Amino acid sequence: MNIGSAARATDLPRKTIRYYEEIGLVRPARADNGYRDYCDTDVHRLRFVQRARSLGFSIEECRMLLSLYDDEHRASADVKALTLEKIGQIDRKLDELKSLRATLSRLADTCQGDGRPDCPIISDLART
Amino acid sequence: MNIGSAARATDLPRKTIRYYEEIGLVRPARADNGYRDYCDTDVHRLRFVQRARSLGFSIEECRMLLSLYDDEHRASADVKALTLEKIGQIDRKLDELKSLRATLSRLADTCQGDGRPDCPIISDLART
DNA sequence: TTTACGCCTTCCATCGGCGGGAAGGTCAAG
DNA sequence: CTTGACCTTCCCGCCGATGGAAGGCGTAAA
Repeated sequence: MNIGSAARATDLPRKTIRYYEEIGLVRPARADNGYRDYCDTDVHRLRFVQRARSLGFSIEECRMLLSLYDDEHRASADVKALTLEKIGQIDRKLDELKSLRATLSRLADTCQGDGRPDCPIISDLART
Repeated sequence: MNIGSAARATDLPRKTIRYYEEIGLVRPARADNGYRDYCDTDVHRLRFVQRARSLGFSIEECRMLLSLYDDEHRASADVKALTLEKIGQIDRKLDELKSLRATLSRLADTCQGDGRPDCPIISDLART
């Protein structure tokens, strides 16, 4: 299976698939003409990565998940730990964003938003 | 004022300050020896940018805020619009993260997290 | 005077996670 | 034989810095 078909089968751009090979995430065989040749397992792993990425796992985390996937003797606790760590990261990011939103919202509320130049948002940014 | 002092005064790394000059955000004068020479206004603008960045504004948005800051005839509505747009972006990001969190959380809940290899998280990622 | 040290300069490379596009090889259909 | 779709490698760009090398400048002490 050529890279184009693999791209259609996994819903990943060709560029991304090549990149994943470059960083050693999913390494296809090569046909005699030099074309990448994706077997079912490769496609399966690409889809695995695609899903993990869409869930917010970084490339390195995907690499770990893949190796856990490959490891028949893995402990499900290891996968769960990775997932819980990810949830923790998301929670921290959520807190940060909520705090930012509150600050911006407070600033926006105090601003008339009319044609006059007086603006508490700018004043706040420019405070000494 | 040399870049080191400006860095201390603004709580920005020297590298970042040089970067801001490179992209034309804050352009200091130069002393005879070629050293960057930051006046009070420059330092003030750097702090302005530092605050705007910490509120989640992009570099380009900071550039706009600076030009609004410089414009004595600005309309506060323009600043407010930028801020509201930023709040909208944050809301979209919040929704996305909440959704991700729910998915991961659901997966983690179904996983025993013990020493056995059976793992619904992996199974879900590997589903055909 | 020399040495040491800290600050400054420019330039180049790197990160993540790709995307765009050039230049050229390969393959199947008409 | 040509067309057009596919494939290859290669290099550059994005954002927002950050790290490091190589070398100049400034001051103080030995």
